[in-house]
This record gives sequence, structure tokens and C-alpha cells, in this order.
Amino acid sequence: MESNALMWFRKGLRIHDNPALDHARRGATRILYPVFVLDPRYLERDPSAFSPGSARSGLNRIQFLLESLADLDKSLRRLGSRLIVLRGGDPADVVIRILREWNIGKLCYEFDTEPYGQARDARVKDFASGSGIEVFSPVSHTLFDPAHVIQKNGGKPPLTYQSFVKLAGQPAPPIGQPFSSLPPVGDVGECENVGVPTIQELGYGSLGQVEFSPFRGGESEALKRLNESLVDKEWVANFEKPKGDPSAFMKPATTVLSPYLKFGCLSSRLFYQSVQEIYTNVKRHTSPPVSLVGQLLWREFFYTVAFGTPNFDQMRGNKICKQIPWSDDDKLLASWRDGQTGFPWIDAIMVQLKQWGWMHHLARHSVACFLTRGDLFIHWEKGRDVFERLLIDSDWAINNGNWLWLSCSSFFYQYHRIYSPVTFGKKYDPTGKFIRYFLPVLKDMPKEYIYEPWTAPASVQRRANCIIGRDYPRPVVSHESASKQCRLKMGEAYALNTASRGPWAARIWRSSAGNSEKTIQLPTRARDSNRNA
DNA sequence: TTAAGGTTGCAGTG
DNA sequence: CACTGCAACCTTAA
Repeated sequence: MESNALMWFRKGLRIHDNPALDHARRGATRILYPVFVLDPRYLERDPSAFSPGSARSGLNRIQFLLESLADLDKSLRRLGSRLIVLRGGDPADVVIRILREWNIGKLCYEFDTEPYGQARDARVKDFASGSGIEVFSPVSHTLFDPAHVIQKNGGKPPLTYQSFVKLAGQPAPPIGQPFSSLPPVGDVGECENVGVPTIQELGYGSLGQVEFSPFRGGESEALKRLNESLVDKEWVANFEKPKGDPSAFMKPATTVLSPYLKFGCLSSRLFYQSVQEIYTNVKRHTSPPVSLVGQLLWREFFYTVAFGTPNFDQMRGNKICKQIPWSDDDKLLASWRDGQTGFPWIDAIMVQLKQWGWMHHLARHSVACFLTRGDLFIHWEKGRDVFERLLIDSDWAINNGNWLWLSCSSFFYQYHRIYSPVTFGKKYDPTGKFIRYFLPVLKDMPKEYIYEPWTAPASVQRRANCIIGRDYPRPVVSHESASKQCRLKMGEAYALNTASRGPWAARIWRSSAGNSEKTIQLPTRARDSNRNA
């Protein structure tokens, strides 16, 4: 029996290693609709946000998404198809509507582990199943199926990296691309204006002063960047994450493939396989957790814990999160967010975040530690929100996981180890090239004072054309006393957490837990993943 | 109960 | 750059 198929793109914005797309084109499919639905939750303009963009996304990531969609459309057209971009409200409602209107018999989409995606997909799947529509939803965003790893661990997610790695084993290889054309797209009925929009068409036209990220979106760009990253076999083999230079920005010390993994422009399985091939061809190579493959496994680790932990993205009701009485100070928070703390190393990183949507991993550590347990003692959820909005690689599981880590709320507990907002950056960049680039107001400050400009004599400040307190802020805290206070407060909070670990502690979790009871959608079983024609 | 280990601290020394 | 001492957290495995 002939039927129309719908390939619903969300993440997984690629042609290669895309099992859902592969399944959609197979069998008796005569008509294939490749669809992406613009989600107002991420794209609707919010003038009240602290930077241009929507409530949840800055312009850099919106632009990255649109570039990824345009590239996907181009690739689909080469295969005789095209991308249909739909507007009109909640994506689940839109998809349910077109399932009926376009007489869809087969619905394919990549499995999504995030709570928002789970709820969205549950609605669509329920409708489709009730209407006799075949649903195929394979795991292809991650190397492993988080549900399967949790099952192997006795129903609980592994909470240490090492135990996760032991459990995970080897990932499946990417699927080949055994097709050179796709079925044609059918009539889109009453849907109008189904092309990939420009950022101006989304209502962001008047905001031209924003500096856009140097990183362009899309699968083509992802594969190009992957190949360029892997050209230097020695570099790949000797990669050690903690030894990277967070101040390198003209040529970043990492691959910057994270935004492509986030949107699925790049398959993690292809990345994994490509690195493994290099490993087999060199004498020796580094290992997890510090190696390049180790970085991919960190991603898997956080995806798995996030999938199996209710309320993972908040302190309350999160069983793996220390309960810490963070302080509430909107002025201090704003100074951090806007790059106005008076610590050039911190502020330059925050400006890079705003302008590029990307910073080195250790730079993220530096500013996250400063905001939370290191200096300002502000809630990690506030910092998480800022990162989530501004990063082009913003990823729910990884971002929350790392904020839990850096704030010593989970995974990592050595709260006495605090990054210095002065000396940490100086180790890598003694002359302050990074600071001068992202904070031009300090470009003429002598290197002796570039990390602590408030210590520069007035005459030096005048010569550098930068008066501290007028052209650049004084430090919002004294690092010496603030970090000392933070250590004390962390010690007290930890003691309370330990004391409340009795049988009555469960009440705390239950009384503060929000809507942790949610239906979890399971992926289409692996054996249904039909790789053979 | 104890010992070992944990991707990425800092300051000082050679 | 590699090593030490510093002060010291948690979880896991025995």
C-alpha cells in the first residue's frame, strides 16, 4: 500500500548518518515531506530579554539554526527534495494538523531525550498511534541510548564518568548513505511561505548592531570543520583537554564542533569513528577522560544522567544536587552577565560569549566558578540561564551538567579549588591579548596591570586612556575576601546536606519536587532500525 | 571503616 | 614545564 511519509527534523539537521530520514524514504514511500517547524518557544522575539533575540535564545544561535536549515534545504534539493519550513504555533499542534491534511502513513523523527522534547513528542506519538500512523523514532543524536545505559546499570544512571565509560562499551558505527535521491515532495495544501526564513523575516531586522558569531551553521560547514580538525593526526592523538589554552581565540585550542553536535549537523557517531580511525594509525594516543574521544563520552555521560534524573535542571527536587543557600543579588548578577565585574579576565570571557556565542571550556569554568562558589555566590541556575541563551552550542543536558559540576552541586565537590579571576588567565596569556581583543577599552593598559587595572597608578590609567571607575568598572568584590567567604558558606551548606541525609531527608525532596512525574517516551527499538533494504 | 581516586586550583620551587 | 605542599571535598570499592 502506498503511503506518504513525513520526516520531522528538529535536531539532527543533516543528511549523513540519519536513520530517521533513511527509514522515511524506504518501502512504499511515494511522497516524502521533509519538515521543520519553527518553534515560537525558541524563536519568538522578546524585547524584554537582556540581549537581542527570543526569550530563550540570543541572535547568534537563531542565526546558526537558520544557516543550518538553509544548508539542509540545499542538500535535500540536490537529492530531488526540499525542506518545508512551517510556522503557526506549537510544533506538536502543527505536526498533528499536517499528519491529517497530508495523509501521512509514516512519521519519522529522531528520538529526543530532553524533557521539553519528550512532552512534545508524546503528544504527537499518541495522536499518530491512535490514527494508525507508523512512528519511527531512532536514537541517533547520541552514541548510546541513555535508556539502555540506565537499564544496564540497574535502573539508575551512572553518576561517575568512569562507571559510565565501563558500562557504555562501543557505539554503533554511522549508517552508510545508500541513496542518491529522495522521493518527491507532495502538495503542501494551504501552507504558505514554506521556505527557510532570513533572520529579518523572523522580526530581527532592526538589530544590526549585534556582532555575529564567526562560526557558521550547517552540515556542510560541520563536515568541513571535522575534516580540518582531523588533518593533524598528531594533534588528534595527543589531545588533552585540561592542557588547552582558554585564551586562544584566533585559533581555538579545541575543535569547536560542539555547536554542530548540538544541532545534529554532525553525527557524533561519525565524529567518534573518524577519531578512532586516526587512533589505529598512530603509535600512541591519549585516553578518556582527557582525549578527544573522551570529550564525546562526557557528552554521553551528561545526556544519560540528565535523562535519568528528575528535575535535573534545578536545585529543588533534584536528588543529585546539593542544597545550597545561594544569595540573590540582581546587581551582581547583571555585572557578571554584562561583562562589568571589573575583572578583565572574567569580563572578556563574558563579552566573547555575547559576541561569539562560544568560549573555551576552561574559560567557561572560570566565569562559572566566579559567579557561584568562587566569588559572587549566586545560584548556578541564573548562570545556566545566561549560558543557555547565549551559547551557540547550548545543550540542555551538558549545560546543566556542567553548572552542577562547577558550582560543586553535583559530580565535583572540591570547593576549596577556586579559579583565580586574576592568575588563571595570566598563566596562558601573560600579555593579555585576549583581554585587549574583547575589551578594547583596556587595549593600551600595560601588561603589568592588564589583569588588575585597579592597581594601576593614576598616571598609567591616564596614559592608557582608561580611568578605572569611569571607563572601566572597579572590581565588584575583593577576590581574596569573597572567595574566603564562599569557602565558609560552602562548608556550612555541605554540613547541612550531610546532616539531612537521614530517612527524614526524603521529605525535603518530596515537598519541593515539582512536576517530576512525567511520562518518559521510549525510543523506537534498535532492532526496528532497518539498515537493509 | 578505611583507602584510593577524582578531566582541568594555587603558589612556590627547580 | 614538572614537581611539591597546601587543605581537603565527595564517592566507590574493598
